[in-house]
Amino acid sequence: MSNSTPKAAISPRRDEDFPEWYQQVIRAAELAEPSDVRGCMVIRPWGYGIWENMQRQLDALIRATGHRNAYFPLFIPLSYFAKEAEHVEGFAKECAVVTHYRLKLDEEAGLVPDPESKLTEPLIVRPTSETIIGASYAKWVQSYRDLPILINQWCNIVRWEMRTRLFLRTTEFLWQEGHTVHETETEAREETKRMLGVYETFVRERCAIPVFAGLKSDSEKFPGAVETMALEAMVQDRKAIQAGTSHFLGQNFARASGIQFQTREGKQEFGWTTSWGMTTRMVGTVVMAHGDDDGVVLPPRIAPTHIVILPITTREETRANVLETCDRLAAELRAKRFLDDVVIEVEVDRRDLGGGVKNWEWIKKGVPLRVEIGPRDLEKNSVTVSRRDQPVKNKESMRLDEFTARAPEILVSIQDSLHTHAKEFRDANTHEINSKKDFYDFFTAKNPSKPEIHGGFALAHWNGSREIEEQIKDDLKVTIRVIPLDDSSEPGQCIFTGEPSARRVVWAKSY
RNA sequence: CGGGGCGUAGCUUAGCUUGGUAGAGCGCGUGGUUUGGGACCACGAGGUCGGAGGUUCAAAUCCUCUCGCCCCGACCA
Repeated sequence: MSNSTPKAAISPRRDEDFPEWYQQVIRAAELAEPSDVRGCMVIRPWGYGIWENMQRQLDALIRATGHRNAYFPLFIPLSYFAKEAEHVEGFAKECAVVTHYRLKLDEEAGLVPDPESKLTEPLIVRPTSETIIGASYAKWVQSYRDLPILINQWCNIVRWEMRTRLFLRTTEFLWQEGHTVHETETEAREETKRMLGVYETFVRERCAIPVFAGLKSDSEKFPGAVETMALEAMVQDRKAIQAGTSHFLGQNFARASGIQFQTREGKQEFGWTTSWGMTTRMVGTVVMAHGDDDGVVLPPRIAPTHIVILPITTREETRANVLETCDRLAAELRAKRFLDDVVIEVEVDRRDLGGGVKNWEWIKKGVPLRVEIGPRDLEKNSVTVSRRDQPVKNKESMRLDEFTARAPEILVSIQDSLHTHAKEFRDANTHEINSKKDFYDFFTAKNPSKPEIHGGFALAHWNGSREIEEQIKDDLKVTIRVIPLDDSSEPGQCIFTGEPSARRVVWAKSY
C-alpha cells in the first residue's frame, strides 16, 4: 500500500461538502444514528458519553451558582400552555399533542386510539417548561421571603421540526432548562447575565470553543421573553451556531402563571422570572468546530476516553509482556489527574482486530491521545504517542515513565491547542464590514450552483430596525446573531441606511 | 409545507432509457499468509431491488398511489 498521498478517513472532505461530511463523521464515530422514529435520533454510547460529560460539568457550574435540580412533568395541559400569548405564537406550530389515553383493537384499522378515551383537555408534550413550572412556582411563592427560586431541570423536550439533522435539530432532544423567580427586575437581569456567563465559561473552557456573547434582536428572541441573550460560536463552514441562551422574562410569565408575592412593603407584586438552556446540540457544535477530515476531534475535558492504549501483539512471544505493560500503564494513568481534578479515562483496546483498523477507529472517534506499545517499545522501555490534534503520521516515541508523568500536561496542551485553533479560525473569518456592497459580497458565494464555504461573521453597524433585518435575511439568509455585550465598538453609521448606529452587531448565516 | 434529488445486502453502489425473476467494492464469517498496522489469498454467509396496487406470459426496470431519507427554502436550540 502506498501512503504517499494519505487519504482522509472521512469522505467527502469538509471543503467538498460540509453537511455531508458532518453526517459521515457522526456515523463513523458512532456518535448517533437516525432512528426508525421520524426526526428522532439514537444517541450511541460514544455520543452519549460526550453528553454525559457536558452534563456533569455544566451541572456542577449550575449548582455552584446556587441552583438545585428538580423535575417537572413531560405533559403540559393545553390551557396552561395557552396562558402566554407570544409563547403560544412561537411554539404552537411545533407541538406534539396527546389526545387519548388508551388504545383499542379495531377489526379493520388495527390498533387505534380508543374514541372512548379522549382526554377532556389535550396535553402537549413540553417544547419548553415555563408554563408548567410556573404553575408550581405560583403555589410556592407567597412572600418575598420565598425568593429567589433557583431551579434547574435536565430533561427531554419535543419540538416537531420540519427538517432534522443529527444533534443539530431533532424532534426530541435533551437539554437543561433553568427557571428562576426573583424579587426585583435588577436581580432577574443579573441572573440572566450570570447564567450566560456560566455557559460562556463552559463552552470556552470545557468545549474549547470561543463565542460572541450578546443580546438577540427582537426578531430572534425567545417567544414571551423581554430580552434574550445568547452565545454564538463559529463552526468550520463559517456559519454561526447558538451555544446556549438565557432569557429575561420580565413579569410576562409570572403574570400568565400567577406567580405573585407580598413585598417587603406588604404589596402584591408579580415575580421577575428568567429561563436559560443548553442542549445536545452542543455535541454537534463540538464536532463541527473541531472535527477534521479524519473525523471527530474531542477536547480532552469532554472526551469519554482520554487515552487509548493499543497493544501491538503481533509476536506471540512478547504478547503477554506487552499486555501486562499496557495494563500497568493504564493503572498508573488512571491514578493521575489533569487540571487538578479531572480523572484520566484510559482504555486498553485488546480487541482481536488489525492494528491499523483499531487505530483508525479511535482516530475517527476523536480520542485525544493514542499510545502504542509493542515489542520494540518494551526493549527501549518506551511508548509511541499520537495526539489527535496533530496529523495522523506524527508519532512521538517517549520513555514510558516520562509519558506517565507528562500525560496530564499533554492533555491540557491538546485542550488549549483546540481552543487556540478554533479562535484563530473564528478571528480569521470575522471582519468589520463598512459598506453595503462589501457586506453583500462577503455573504455571496462565488459559485452559486454549488456554493463553496464562504462568509463568516460580519461586524457591521445597523440602525436597529426590523425592516433591515428582514431585508438582509430575504436577500442573503444572513441574520443578526448577537448584539455584543462588551462595549468595545465605536458608534458609527448603519451600512444599509446611513443612519446613526450605537455599535456594530454580529451578522452571519446560521444553523 | 413549497422546489429539487434519492430509496437495490451493514455501507457505497451497477443494472432501469431498450422488461426476461440481481452484480461489484468495502464490511462480515472461516481457514491460511502477513504483521508497528486501515495488508493479502482462498472459501463462504448475506438482497422477496422502501411499501402497496396495476400493466404484462414475465417488473428492480413501465404506470399509479404511498412511506421514508437527503439538499435548498420557510421555522427553530
